[in-house]
Amino acid sequence: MSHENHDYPQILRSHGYRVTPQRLIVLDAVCEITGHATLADIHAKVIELDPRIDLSTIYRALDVWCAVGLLVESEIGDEGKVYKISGESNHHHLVCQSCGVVTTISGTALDAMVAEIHTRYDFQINVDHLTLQGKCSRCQMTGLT
Amino acid sequence: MSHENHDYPQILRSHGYRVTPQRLIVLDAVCEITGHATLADIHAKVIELDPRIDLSTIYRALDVWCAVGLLVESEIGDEGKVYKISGESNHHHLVCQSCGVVTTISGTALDAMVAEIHTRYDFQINVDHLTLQGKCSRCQMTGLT
DNA sequence: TTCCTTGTTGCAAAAATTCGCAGTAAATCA
DNA sequence: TGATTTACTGCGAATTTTTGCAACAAGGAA
Repeated sequence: MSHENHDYPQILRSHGYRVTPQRLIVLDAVCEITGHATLADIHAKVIELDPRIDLSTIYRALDVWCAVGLLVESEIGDEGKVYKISGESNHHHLVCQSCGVVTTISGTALDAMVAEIHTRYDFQINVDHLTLQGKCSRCQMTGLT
Repeated sequence: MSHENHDYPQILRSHGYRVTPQRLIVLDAVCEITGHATLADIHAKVIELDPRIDLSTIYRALDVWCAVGLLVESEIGDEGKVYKISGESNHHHLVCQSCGVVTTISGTALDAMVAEIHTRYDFQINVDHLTLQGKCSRCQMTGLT
């Protein structure tokens, strides 16, 4: 995992946040969960590492890590919001609004779009783990709206 | 508004849903609100039209309208989820993750991307009212992560 | 119409998420 | 180091969102 490559305390400080054991534990918890971590996953893992950490603290810590860009939050279909390490296993999801099927596409599939938005609007899209809604090939044929 | 152009009861039925006054009132409420409608907006308007409609019914009705594709839900920065009529005032949002500023871009700006995904994955993205996270030009220069 | 079947509603209760605040502990400076 | 400042935590409570269920009503058949 990319957990080893950064100076997490420094990242927090550079954004004006303080470095606290609770925040580091929450980050550790997400790192130890492979794939997408739900809040329940994270909570369970955090409790394991330190049972005194409150649920509200977990919510706040996740917000902080998302704010500094180290975690990304996304909403894939069913199980609510999920979190993962930013930049890890770069990919996106196509979620069918009719049948709910989730297709994973490569992280570079949207590079051209990102480049164009950057050229036209001077805006750097964070494409890390984007979720796009739409219709899969099968549901397009059924003709439902 | 595009409210007049469709046979809403038929849309519901074709998806296996029943047509109920509550659902129509919720749709009316969203239509009467210009721009993005928050849940509070919608609730207030629905209560005005029929005070006996329960909040949970509003949540469920919004889900139904999103499921049939008549409403779209999105999360722009601050005020939680917002709803709007699908296809109306086609545009997207670029939300800066550092400073929160929201830039609105034209609905056709992403056409090339949509076309490519369709070609490569046979997936028809619903680009109606997409929200992309990233960094605005000013925050790119500050160099914060 | 009237009678069924079964999806929907309103209500109340549960679950999830956010908020306020006093105590605690990072970070800075002497 | 030790003192000071102020952000952060844990806790309780408020708020928001979801869920279970009995009564109700929409849609189809007779």
